[in-house]
Amino acid sequence: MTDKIPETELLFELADLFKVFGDSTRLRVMYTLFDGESSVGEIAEALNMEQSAISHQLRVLRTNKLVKVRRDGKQIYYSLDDDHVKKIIETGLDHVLE
Amino acid sequence: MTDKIPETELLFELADLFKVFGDSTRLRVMYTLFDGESSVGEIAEALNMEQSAISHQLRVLRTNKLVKVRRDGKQIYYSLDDDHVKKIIETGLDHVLE
DNA sequence: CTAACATATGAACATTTATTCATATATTCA
DNA sequence: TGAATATATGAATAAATGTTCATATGTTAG
Repeated sequence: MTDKIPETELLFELADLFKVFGDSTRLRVMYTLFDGESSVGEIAEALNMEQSAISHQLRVLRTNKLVKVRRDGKQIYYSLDDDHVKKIIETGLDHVLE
Repeated sequence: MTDKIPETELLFELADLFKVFGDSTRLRVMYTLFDGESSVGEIAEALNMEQSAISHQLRVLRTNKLVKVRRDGKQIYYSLDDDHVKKIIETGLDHVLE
Protein backbone atom coordinates (compact mmCIF):
# COMPACT_ATOMS: atom_id res chain seq x y z
CA MET A 1 0.00 0.00 0.00
CA THR A 2 2.61 2.47 1.11
CA ASP A 3 4.95 1.57 -1.70
CA LYS A 4 2.32 1.34 -4.37
CA ILE A 5 3.42 4.48 -6.16
CA PRO A 6 7.12 3.55 -6.27
CA GLU A 7 6.06 0.13 -7.54
CA THR A 8 4.12 1.75 -10.35
CA GLU A 9 7.16 3.85 -11.07
CA LEU A 10 9.21 0.69 -11.28
CA LEU A 11 6.78 -0.88 -13.72
CA PHE A 12 7.20 2.12 -15.99
CA GLU A 13 10.95 1.65 -15.94
CA LEU A 14 10.48 -2.02 -16.59
CA ALA A 15 8.25 -1.28 -19.57
CA ASP A 16 10.99 0.93 -20.95
CA LEU A 17 13.46 -1.90 -20.60
CA PHE A 18 11.22 -4.39 -22.37
CA LYS A 19 10.59 -1.84 -25.10
CA VAL A 20 14.27 -2.07 -25.92
CA PHE A 21 13.97 -5.82 -26.32
CA GLY A 22 10.77 -5.44 -28.29
CA ASP A 23 12.44 -4.63 -31.59
CA SER A 24 13.76 -7.34 -33.87
CA THR A 25 16.71 -5.31 -35.09
CA ARG A 26 17.95 -4.63 -31.60
CA LEU A 27 17.31 -8.21 -30.62
CA ARG A 28 19.32 -9.44 -33.58
CA VAL A 29 22.12 -7.04 -32.74
CA MET A 30 22.24 -8.40 -29.20
CA TYR A 31 22.06 -11.93 -30.47
CA THR A 32 25.01 -11.21 -32.74
CA LEU A 33 26.95 -10.06 -29.72
CA PHE A 34 26.30 -13.35 -27.96
CA ASP A 35 29.40 -14.68 -29.66
CA GLY A 36 31.53 -11.76 -28.52
CA GLU A 37 32.21 -8.20 -29.53
CA SER A 38 31.69 -6.88 -33.05
CA SER A 39 32.30 -3.59 -34.79
CA VAL A 40 29.43 -1.53 -36.12
CA GLY A 41 30.31 -2.46 -39.67
CA GLU A 42 30.43 -6.15 -38.87
CA ILE A 43 27.02 -6.02 -37.26
CA ALA A 44 25.56 -4.09 -40.15
CA GLU A 45 26.94 -6.62 -42.59
CA ALA A 46 25.80 -9.60 -40.56
CA LEU A 47 22.27 -8.24 -40.43
CA ASN A 48 22.41 -6.90 -43.97
CA MET A 49 21.31 -3.47 -42.86
CA GLU A 50 22.54 0.09 -43.28
CA GLN A 51 25.29 1.25 -41.00
CA SER A 52 23.21 4.21 -39.96
CA ALA A 53 20.30 2.11 -38.85
CA ILE A 54 22.56 -0.08 -36.76
CA SER A 55 24.29 2.91 -35.28
CA HIS A 56 20.98 4.41 -34.24
CA GLN A 57 19.93 1.19 -32.56
CA LEU A 58 23.27 0.76 -30.87
CA ARG A 59 22.73 4.14 -29.32
CA VAL A 60 19.50 2.90 -27.81
CA LEU A 61 21.27 -0.15 -26.43
CA ARG A 62 24.07 2.04 -25.10
CA THR A 63 21.67 4.44 -23.42
CA ASN A 64 20.01 1.53 -21.69
CA LYS A 65 23.34 0.12 -20.56
CA LEU A 66 22.86 -3.11 -22.44
CA VAL A 67 26.09 -2.89 -24.42
CA LYS A 68 29.63 -1.75 -23.76
CA VAL A 69 31.77 0.20 -26.14
CA ARG A 70 35.44 0.00 -26.96
CA ARG A 71 37.32 1.92 -29.59
CA ASP A 72 40.16 0.35 -31.54
CA GLY A 73 41.48 2.63 -34.19
CA LYS A 74 38.78 3.61 -36.59
CA GLN A 75 36.43 0.90 -35.47
CA ILE A 76 34.22 0.82 -32.47
CA TYR A 77 33.52 -2.52 -30.90
CA TYR A 78 30.36 -3.31 -29.03
CA SER A 79 29.73 -6.13 -26.60
CA LEU A 80 26.97 -7.15 -24.23
CA ASP A 81 27.15 -5.22 -20.99
CA ASP A 82 26.11 -7.86 -18.51
CA ASP A 83 24.65 -11.31 -18.15
CA HIS A 84 21.18 -9.93 -17.56
CA VAL A 85 20.85 -9.41 -21.28
CA LYS A 86 21.40 -13.06 -22.08
CA LYS A 87 19.17 -14.12 -19.23
CA ILE A 88 16.32 -11.88 -20.30
CA ILE A 89 16.51 -13.13 -23.87
CA GLU A 90 16.73 -16.75 -22.80
CA THR A 91 13.80 -16.39 -20.46
CA GLY A 92 11.76 -14.95 -23.28
CA LEU A 93 12.83 -17.77 -25.56
CA ASP A 94 11.55 -20.28 -23.03
CA HIS A 95 8.11 -18.85 -23.55
CA VAL A 96 8.29 -18.61 -27.32
CA LEU A 97 9.58 -22.16 -27.64
CA GLU A 98 6.81 -23.75 -25.61
CA MET B 1 24.61 -21.42 -40.89
CA THR B 2 21.91 -23.85 -41.92
CA ASP B 3 19.58 -22.73 -39.17
CA LYS B 4 20.33 -19.06 -39.42
CA ILE B 5 17.07 -18.20 -41.07
CA PRO B 6 14.87 -20.05 -38.55
CA GLU B 7 16.85 -18.41 -35.78
CA THR B 8 16.13 -15.00 -37.24
CA GLU B 9 12.50 -16.00 -37.49
CA LEU B 10 12.59 -16.87 -33.82
CA LEU B 11 14.06 -13.51 -32.90
CA PHE B 12 11.17 -11.82 -34.66
CA GLU B 13 8.73 -13.83 -32.59
CA LEU B 14 10.70 -13.00 -29.50
CA ALA B 15 10.58 -9.30 -30.32
CA ASP B 16 6.82 -9.58 -30.60
CA LEU B 17 6.68 -11.15 -27.17
CA PHE B 18 8.80 -8.44 -25.58
CA LYS B 19 6.68 -5.81 -27.31
CA VAL B 20 3.77 -7.04 -25.24
CA PHE B 21 5.78 -6.51 -22.07
CA GLY B 22 6.99 -3.14 -23.29
CA ASP B 23 3.90 -1.21 -22.35
CA SER B 24 3.33 0.05 -18.84
CA THR B 25 -0.40 -0.46 -18.92
CA ARG B 26 -0.09 -4.11 -19.89
CA LEU B 27 2.67 -4.56 -17.36
CA ARG B 28 0.53 -3.06 -14.63
CA VAL B 29 -2.37 -5.27 -15.65
CA MET B 30 -0.16 -8.33 -15.38
CA TYR B 31 1.23 -7.13 -12.10
CA THR B 32 -2.31 -6.73 -10.80
CA LEU B 33 -2.95 -10.34 -11.72
CA PHE B 34 0.03 -11.48 -9.68
CA ASP B 35 -2.31 -11.62 -6.69
CA GLY B 36 -4.86 -13.73 -8.54
CA GLU B 37 -7.66 -13.25 -10.98
CA SER B 38 -9.56 -9.99 -11.42
CA SER B 39 -12.49 -8.84 -13.50
CA VAL B 40 -12.06 -6.24 -16.19
CA GLY B 41 -13.82 -3.66 -14.06
CA GLU B 42 -11.64 -4.37 -11.07
CA ILE B 43 -8.50 -3.97 -13.13
CA ALA B 44 -9.73 -0.74 -14.68
CA GLU B 45 -10.53 0.64 -11.26
CA ALA B 46 -7.22 -0.49 -9.77
CA LEU B 47 -5.29 1.25 -12.52
CA ASN B 48 -7.69 4.17 -12.68
CA MET B 49 -8.19 3.78 -16.39
CA GLU B 50 -11.11 3.46 -18.75
CA GLN B 51 -12.72 0.08 -19.13
CA SER B 52 -12.26 0.24 -22.87
CA ALA B 53 -8.53 0.82 -22.67
CA ILE B 54 -8.11 -2.12 -20.33
CA SER B 55 -10.26 -4.30 -22.51
CA HIS B 56 -8.16 -3.49 -25.54
CA GLN B 57 -4.97 -4.35 -23.70
CA LEU B 58 -6.43 -7.53 -22.28
CA ARG B 59 -7.10 -8.59 -25.81
CA VAL B 60 -3.42 -8.20 -26.61
CA LEU B 61 -2.51 -10.27 -23.58
CA ARG B 62 -5.08 -12.88 -24.54
CA THR B 63 -3.86 -13.07 -28.12
CA ASN B 64 -0.37 -13.66 -26.86
CA LYS B 65 -1.54 -16.35 -24.45
CA LEU B 66 -0.34 -14.47 -21.42
CA VAL B 67 -3.68 -14.46 -19.63
CA LYS B 68 -6.54 -16.88 -19.20
CA VAL B 69 -10.21 -15.97 -19.26
CA ARG B 70 -13.11 -17.20 -17.23
CA ARG B 71 -16.66 -15.94 -17.32
CA ASP B 72 -18.78 -15.72 -14.18
CA GLY B 73 -22.13 -14.17 -14.86
CA LYS B 74 -21.76 -10.70 -16.25
CA GLN B 75 -18.13 -10.43 -15.31
CA ILE B 76 -15.13 -11.86 -17.02
CA TYR B 77 -12.19 -12.80 -14.91
CA TYR B 78 -8.63 -12.75 -16.13
CA SER B 79 -5.62 -14.47 -14.66
CA LEU B 80 -2.02 -15.08 -15.66
CA ASP B 81 -1.70 -17.94 -18.08
CA ASP B 82 1.56 -19.48 -16.98
CA ASP B 83 4.58 -19.01 -14.79
CA HIS B 84 6.65 -17.70 -17.68
CA VAL B 85 4.94 -14.37 -17.28
CA LYS B 86 6.10 -13.96 -13.70
CA LYS B 87 9.54 -15.21 -14.58
CA ILE B 88 9.96 -12.80 -17.48
CA ILE B 89 8.87 -9.86 -15.37
CA GLU B 90 11.08 -10.87 -12.48
CA THR B 91 14.09 -11.33 -14.73
CA GLY B 92 13.52 -7.86 -16.12
CA LEU B 93 13.21 -6.46 -12.63
CA ASP B 94 16.59 -7.93 -11.74
CA HIS B 95 18.11 -5.68 -14.35
CA VAL B 96 16.14 -2.58 -13.47
CA LEU B 97 16.94 -2.97 -9.80
CA GLU B 98 20.70 -3.25 -10.23
C1' DC C 1 -39.09 -9.65 -22.83
C1' DT C 2 -36.80 -5.60 -21.29
C1' DA C 3 -33.80 -2.73 -18.52
C1' DA C 4 -29.42 -2.55 -16.47
C1' DC C 5 -24.83 -3.87 -16.22
C1' DA C 6 -20.17 -5.79 -17.82
C1' DT C 7 -17.23 -6.38 -21.47
C1' DA C 8 -15.73 -6.13 -26.35
C1' DT C 9 -14.97 -3.88 -30.63
C1' DG C 10 -14.31 -0.51 -34.50
C1' DA C 11 -12.94 3.97 -36.08
C1' DA C 12 -10.41 8.13 -35.34
C1' DC C 13 -6.66 10.57 -33.50
C1' DA C 14 -2.29 11.60 -31.48
C1' DT C 15 2.13 9.93 -30.33
C1' DT C 16 6.01 7.10 -30.70
C1' DT C 17 9.42 4.88 -33.28
C1' DA C 18 12.46 2.65 -36.98
C1' DT C 19 14.60 3.60 -41.13
C1' DT C 20 16.73 6.42 -44.76
C1' DC C 21 19.40 10.15 -46.52
C1' DA C 22 22.70 13.58 -45.99
C1' DT C 23 26.28 15.12 -43.39
C1' DA C 24 29.31 15.67 -39.34
C1' DT C 25 32.95 13.79 -36.38
C1' DA C 26 36.93 11.03 -35.44
C1' DT C 27 40.89 8.24 -36.64
C1' DT C 28 44.57 6.40 -39.60
C1' DC C 29 47.80 6.48 -43.25
C1' DA C 30 50.39 8.43 -46.93
C1' DT D 1 47.99 18.20 -44.05
C1' DG D 2 44.68 15.80 -46.84
C1' DA D 3 42.32 11.64 -48.42
C1' DA D 4 40.06 7.58 -47.00
C1' DT D 5 37.54 4.94 -43.79
C1' DA D 6 34.41 4.04 -39.71
C1' DT D 7 30.94 5.67 -36.90
C1' DA D 8 27.52 9.06 -35.18
C1' DT D 9 23.87 12.27 -35.65
C1' DG D 10 19.93 15.24 -37.22
C1' DA D 11 15.90 15.83 -40.03
C1' DA D 12 12.25 13.78 -42.60
C1' DT D 13 9.07 10.16 -43.49
C1' DA D 14 6.30 6.18 -42.94
C1' DA D 15 4.45 2.76 -40.06
C1' DA D 16 2.95 1.03 -35.64
C1' DT D 17 0.60 1.69 -31.38
C1' DG D 18 -2.30 3.31 -27.21
C1' DT D 19 -6.26 5.78 -25.88
C1' DT D 20 -10.84 7.66 -26.41
C1' DC D 21 -15.51 7.75 -27.95
C1' DA D 22 -19.43 5.55 -29.54
C1' DT D 23 -21.66 1.46 -29.91
C1' DA D 24 -22.32 -3.58 -30.12
C1' DT D 25 -22.60 -8.00 -27.72
C1' DG D 26 -23.68 -10.86 -23.98
C1' DT D 27 -25.67 -11.84 -19.33
C1' DT D 28 -28.74 -11.34 -15.35
C1' DA D 29 -32.69 -9.72 -12.77
C1' DG D 30 -37.23 -8.16 -12.66
